[in-house]
Amino acid sequence: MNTVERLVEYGIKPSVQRIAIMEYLMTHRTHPTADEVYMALCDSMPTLSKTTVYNTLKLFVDQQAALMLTINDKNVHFDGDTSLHSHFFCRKCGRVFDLPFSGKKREARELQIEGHAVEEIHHYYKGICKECSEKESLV
Amino acid sequence: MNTVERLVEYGIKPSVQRIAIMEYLMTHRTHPTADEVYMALCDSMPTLSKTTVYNTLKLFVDQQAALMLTINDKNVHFDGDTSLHSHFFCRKCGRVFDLPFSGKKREARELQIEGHAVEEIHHYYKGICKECSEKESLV
DNA sequence: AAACAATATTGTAATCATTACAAATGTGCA
DNA sequence: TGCACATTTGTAATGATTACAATATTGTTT
Repeated sequence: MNTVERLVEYGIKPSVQRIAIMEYLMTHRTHPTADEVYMALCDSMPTLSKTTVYNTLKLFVDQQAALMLTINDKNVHFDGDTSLHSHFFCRKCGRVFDLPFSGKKREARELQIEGHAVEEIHHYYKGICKECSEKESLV
Repeated sequence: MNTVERLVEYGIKPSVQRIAIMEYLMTHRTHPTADEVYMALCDSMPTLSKTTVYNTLKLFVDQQAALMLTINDKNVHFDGDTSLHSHFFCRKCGRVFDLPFSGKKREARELQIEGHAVEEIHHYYKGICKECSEKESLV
C-alpha cells in the first residue's frame, strides 16, 4: 500500500504536505518529534510551515493513522506504525525503540477494563538502551 | 510507615515542604499534577513556592520515591505509589485511575529487554472512564 | 475558463507548563 | 555566635505547542 492509499484509507484527503509527512513517518521508524519531521522536510519543501506539521500530525492521530507517544516529558513522539507493539525509551540518547507487544494477547482484545472503555494500549519501558549501555561500560 | 520515615528511607532529608508534598501524595491517590499539588497546599502553606513543588517532585522521582506519569501530553502527573501497577487515563475528564499490573509476572523481573537495561515499566490505557461513559450514554 | 465556496497552508503571536537563576532563608556544626 | 551548606523562594526565561487570521489551493458550477 502506498502513502496516498494509506491516507485515503484513514479518511485523510491527500495533499502535498500530508503525503510528505506520512511518507516520512512510514520510511523513518524513528518515532520522530514534530520538530524532527519539520527539520527533515523543510529543505525539500522550503515553504513548509511548522504549524502544518503540527496540524497534520494531529490529524493523523485523530484519524488513527499514527500514534502519539507521550513517553518523554520533553516532547511528543509520533509513530506511523499503528500495529500493536511496545516501546523502549532511552533516557540517555532520547531515542525510542520498537519492541514486540509485551502484554497478554487476551488483553489486546479487551474493550473494557474495570468498566472503562479502552481505546488505546500503551506499554513502554524506560532505561538505558543497548548502545548507550555499551558505551558507558567502556568509560 | 509515616511520611518522614518514607522520605528518609529514600535518602531524602525531610523538610516542612517535602513532608507536606509527600504527605499529599500519600493521602491523595489522584495522580496530581505539580500545579494541583501546589494549589492544594498553598492555602495551608502560604509561603510555598511553585518552584519548590517542581523541585521537590523531581527530587522524589530521582530518588524513586514517586513515579512520573507522562500519560497526558498536556502535563505530567505524579504518583506516590511506586509499586508495580498500571494506569487508565480518561481523555474526557483527564483523571488517572489505578489498575492492577496488566503485564506478565515474568516481565516485571526482567532487567533487560533486547539488550536494553530496563529501569521503569509503564503500562497504561487511554479511553473514556466508567463514569464519563455512563454520563455520555444518558445524553 | 471565470467565479465561487470549501478546505488547506502559512506566519506570527500567544499560551502555558516547566526550568534557570540568583537572592533569601533555614539548618547543623565548629 | 558564626560560618558553610542545603533548601526555599520569586522572578524571569525557555521552549513546545496552539490560536488565529491572512493567504493559497482545490473542486465545482456556470
